[in-house]
Amino acid sequence: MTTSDAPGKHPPAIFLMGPTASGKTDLAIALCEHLPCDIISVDSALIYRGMDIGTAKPSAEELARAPHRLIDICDPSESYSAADFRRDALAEMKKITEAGRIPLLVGGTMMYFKALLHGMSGLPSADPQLRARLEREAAEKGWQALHDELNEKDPVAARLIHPNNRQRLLRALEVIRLTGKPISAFWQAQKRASGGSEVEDYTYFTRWQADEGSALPYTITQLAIAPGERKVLHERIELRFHRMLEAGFLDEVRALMARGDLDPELPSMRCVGYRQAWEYLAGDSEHDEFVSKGVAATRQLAKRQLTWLRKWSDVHWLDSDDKLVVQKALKKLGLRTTLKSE
RNA sequence: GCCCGGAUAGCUCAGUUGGUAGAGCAGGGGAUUGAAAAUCCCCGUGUCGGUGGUUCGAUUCCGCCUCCGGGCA
Repeated sequence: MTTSDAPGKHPPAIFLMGPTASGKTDLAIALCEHLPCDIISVDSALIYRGMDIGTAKPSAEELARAPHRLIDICDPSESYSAADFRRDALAEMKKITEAGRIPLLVGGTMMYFKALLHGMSGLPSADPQLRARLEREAAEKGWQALHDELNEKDPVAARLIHPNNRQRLLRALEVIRLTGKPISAFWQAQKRASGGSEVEDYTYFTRWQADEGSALPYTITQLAIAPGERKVLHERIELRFHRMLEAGFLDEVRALMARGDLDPELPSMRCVGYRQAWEYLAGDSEHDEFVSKGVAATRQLAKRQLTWLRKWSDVHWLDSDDKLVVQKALKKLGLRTTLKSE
């Protein structure tokens, strides 16, 4: 493969990643004012219409200045997936490039960035009916029985999926029933084809996948933004949560509940903040408890995002509190621009 | 002022028939292939409020003190 070895042949694209509340949106909008780029949101919560305050969606005014693609593309009753994202993002990137502009992918959903960067195996899509049936089986026979079944049919996957991880266990069994093939076969299909040994763990798998050049046909520059200290990030998160409350977050959730067709098990209603707000509005927690749980859930999200980012390759790091962050970002992008002196 | 409870991990609390302690939450680390703001895994030494006493040994029993509840005056 030569595609990934010849970056000069590919058009440019920018990734701007970072934990929640790190200042991605502000930086992205500033970059748009200096560069010919168009923003694509990489965020599994911003896709939902009617979920604006709790997701910290850019304001109407911000969106007017810098339009974001892939926000408000789903109803909260719908599900979306990393594969859907990859398809949609590639299509948007193509349009932007054809218009002679640069795609600027901004967000904190690291799984989506990974799917875009490395591609995904040819696995089947989710099958809600099958999942419901598997859940019923688990209720009857116990979850251990399902893991035992996986161990029998796909020992490699069984070794990598903890018995308590019902979500992944269900997915692995779903793939077997849908295709008759073990999910690990998809993971390592290419590896076997090239005469390699078995997949030992996810990390190894990720490595070969990147090596195979299923990479994006773009020359990517990757930026990550976060405060230098965790404590500062925590403060920003708490402050922002209180601002959301002042901005009417609970009214937003009340309106969603009032529709009557949503439930707390939906991916949209499991989003950070919404889950805790639903619990409170349903009368299952006190207001103080709701606030502290919501803030804590946001901190935990940020921690998981940082876990992805810490091991991410080829990232240029920026500090959220750096006054010159825009200039530094532009410099790292290797693009000389005329900056208005301030 | 008196009586009764409390005082143990950042928080809420359990416990030790006297041999210096453990859960949940929070926090930290990690994993991550169609739900990913999801899901899951790993990580718990803290003058057991202070101070005297009994004891080989006290966080545990006793006295006094401090603070916080509640009650009686």
